[in-house]
Amino acid sequence: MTQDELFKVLVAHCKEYGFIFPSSEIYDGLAAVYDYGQMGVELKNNIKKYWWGAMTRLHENIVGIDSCIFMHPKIWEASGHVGAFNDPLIDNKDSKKRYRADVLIEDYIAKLEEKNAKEVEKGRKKFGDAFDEEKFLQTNPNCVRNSEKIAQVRKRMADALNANDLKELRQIIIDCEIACPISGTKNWTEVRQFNLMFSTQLGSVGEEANTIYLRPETAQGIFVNYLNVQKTGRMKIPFGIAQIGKAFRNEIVARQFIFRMREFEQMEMQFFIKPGTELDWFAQWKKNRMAWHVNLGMGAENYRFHDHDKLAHYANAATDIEFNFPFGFKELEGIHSRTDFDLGNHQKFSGKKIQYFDPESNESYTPYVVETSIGVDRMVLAVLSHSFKEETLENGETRVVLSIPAPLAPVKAAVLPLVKKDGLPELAQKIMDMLKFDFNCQYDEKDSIGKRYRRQDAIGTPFCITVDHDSLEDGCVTVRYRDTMTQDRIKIEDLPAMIHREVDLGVLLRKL
RNA sequence: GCGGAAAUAGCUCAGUUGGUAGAGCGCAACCUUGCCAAGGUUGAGGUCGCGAGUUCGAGACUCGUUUUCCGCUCCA
Repeated sequence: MTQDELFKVLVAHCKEYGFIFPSSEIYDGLAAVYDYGQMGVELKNNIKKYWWGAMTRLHENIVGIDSCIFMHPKIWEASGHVGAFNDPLIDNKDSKKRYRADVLIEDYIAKLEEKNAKEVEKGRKKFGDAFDEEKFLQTNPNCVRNSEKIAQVRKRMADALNANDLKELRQIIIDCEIACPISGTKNWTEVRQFNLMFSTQLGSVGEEANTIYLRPETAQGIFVNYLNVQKTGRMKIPFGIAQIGKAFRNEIVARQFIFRMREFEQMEMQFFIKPGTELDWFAQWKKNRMAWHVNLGMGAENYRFHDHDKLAHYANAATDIEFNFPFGFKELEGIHSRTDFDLGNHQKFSGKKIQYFDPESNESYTPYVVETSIGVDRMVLAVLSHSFKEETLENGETRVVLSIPAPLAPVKAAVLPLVKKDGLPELAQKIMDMLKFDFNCQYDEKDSIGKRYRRQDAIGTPFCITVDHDSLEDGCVTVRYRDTMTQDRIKIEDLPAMIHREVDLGVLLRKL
């Protein structure tokens, strides 16, 4: 089976066994929105608990918050999202290709600059050591013409972007006779704006001032609460604030199942540090976050760093932790050195002083930030796609198993009476009553024992506890393991300790 | 958003040149069995994605539309 087919089978499996459903399915669905079912929500919650524990419990200097999706609209101006999230797009009618209008113009400017560079190169050869580049650029007629054109187009574009004048942007493309790199024609559509932030109205409808956005990232909720947490928690730098929550992005194309959704969940931690130490902390958090992933036992070879060459508007260093998904290595988590971009801008836009007085150095400064940001849904997909296996057994039969790391498994144990009579269901119920306070367990007495084992394999239950006739006599049960399909005979009273050892999140955290 | 393909039971699919909607698996109840997807009996479940049109008659033909998949495009 190819990776492509495997992915399709996995998507079907997720629906069939109650992990992930397409949203609003009885109304034909809603594109790129998915709901978590009875199994999926357990897996997702366990992932969040693992992250929350690793962040807030293992680090005395990291605390959590839960900020709202609605925030003051100015926040998105300060964060740069109002600018950066509004891409002007234009299509070439012949090649059917879509471009960002500003990128097309930038490319045009780059070509002019390249021409000038060639002229300079020629001049350098001609004049040798006596060559003065600055003077050459100012006197060579070709260069002067190009430089003037560059300056003029730059200014027009900057003005158009500032004024959000889409017609002018198109006019620049036409005036510069920019052609589509694919079709070579200048047959362009209108420039349209694609706002990546969802907006809605707060209060009475119709007034522009009441437009608010659904947050496109959870990080800003942390930045605007920096002073609250630092003061009330008496936090000393370096310290971190962690948050798990929903974010919304109106992606042009949202595809690949839950990998890119319009509504998704993030686990973000902003670590506030002294300026100048950011690259050390950046390296530290790269190491720390990779260890968190590898600790799950899904294979270190399935992760890799991908350092960014092109940095976002706020970052001075950035890397992705990529996971080996069925569709290739793709971003799972981002680690960014955000400098003082966010706190600095909030200071500017809000007029509130956001400074930290460092008692050690007796100086005040705006803290720098190193961020770790992971998509919960991508993490769910990573776990599911890595765990999903179709095995061929020795007897030639196949089984579908989700070998989910036991601490993340939705159901920890299934309690199964071998037969539905002779008092076995009653004893099984007693075992359920003993375990249910600590573990999510399932009771199942329907169908043959083999079939019940397979059903539990399909949802990734690590342990099946089978009650047989001997159990009534010796107080022992058969424990059947998901991954090896082997069995052990275990005393009923030893079950909780045995399960704890394998599935407890604390056990996982202790290994970090 | 563009191009291509697809949509029939929970799942996988069949359905002849247009003529009363089917199978296997699954699901539910009962009987039988008892450690890796057993057998039997009975039953539930579909206005064939949706909306028009052609026709005496449409699951099938035409148009529109929605959703999904593939390829572009976009991706802090």
